[in-house]
Amino acid sequence: MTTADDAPPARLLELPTWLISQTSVHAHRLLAEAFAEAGSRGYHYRLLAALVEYGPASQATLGRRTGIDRSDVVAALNDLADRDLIERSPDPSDRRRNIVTVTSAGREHYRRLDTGLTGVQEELLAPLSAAEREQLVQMLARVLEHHSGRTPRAV
Amino acid sequence: MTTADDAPPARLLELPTWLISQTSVHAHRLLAEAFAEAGSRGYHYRLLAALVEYGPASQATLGRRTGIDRSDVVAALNDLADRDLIERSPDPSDRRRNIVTVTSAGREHYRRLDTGLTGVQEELLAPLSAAEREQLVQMLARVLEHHSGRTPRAV
DNA sequence: CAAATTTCAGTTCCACTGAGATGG
DNA sequence: CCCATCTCAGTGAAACTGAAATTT
Repeated sequence: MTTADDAPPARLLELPTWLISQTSVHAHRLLAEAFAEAGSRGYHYRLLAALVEYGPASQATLGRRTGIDRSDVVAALNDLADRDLIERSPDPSDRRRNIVTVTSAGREHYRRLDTGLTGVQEELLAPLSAAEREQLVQMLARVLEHHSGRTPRAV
Repeated sequence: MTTADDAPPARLLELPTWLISQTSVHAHRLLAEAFAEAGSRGYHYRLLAALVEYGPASQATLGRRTGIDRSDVVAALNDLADRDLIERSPDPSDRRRNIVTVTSAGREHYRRLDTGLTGVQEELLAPLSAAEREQLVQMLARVLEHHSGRTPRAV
């Protein structure tokens, strides 16, 4: 081998999209490990977070808030319901809707997941100072804001 | 609805992992569109970039350089070979190996993909100034460097 | 023998599409 | 009639696992 066997092409290293997506891969791995310990996945955490923060909501609303597709919301809520972490009940004022409520076991589960999450942030951004982390967050938030005059897939 | 129907939980908005992964989702969409116009996917671009930059290499080396799993390297190279963008030939000095070479059609295809990619960077980071983009790139590079005392899945 | 390479078959997570049934 | 909601079935990219065959 004339060159390091594991050095990525220089072209990739200068591309923001590559850096972001590779960082996201690392984040996903750390997240998956943390969630797996509690027997959950990203979708479960996102849905619980939306429920804990905003209270009961319809499935369509949950999908819009979490950026999860309507189809995937159904499947993830099925998982959560099987474990009694959420409950579905019909909306009396609009019979198309299910009103989804987080149970107290669900709240507890959410707190466990959230604690793990906090640790993952620290682990991922270890080499950055507090000021830098703040800058990073601000910049990414602006980028997302810019691309979400309309939300991701809620076009 | 008591609250905006599409506002993500505040907890998510302050998590770096969420911001990174959502930004990555946007990047992926833009990338997929740009690549699809040339009938390719991310794996194809990465492999071509490694070949153009470093010259012929074995499949295992390509996998390490691009961060693509050995299994997926096989499949993606099959695609590229079907379109005559790369060629495989046995390594005379180590008969376990295939030496992969990019064809001139492959180089041309790479240049087309790369041009599209440049446009995507601009589109994704539109709201950031040049100085900010530089900062972002530097910070993410440091994060990746930190987590790659060993490369992603090449543990 | 152990280790590396290529390949195949299969899994998981995440994002998404299409269509049907019900109801507003 | 049109639109929203929930559900089911399925697709596809990306990362990954396990195991077999060959060679070093």
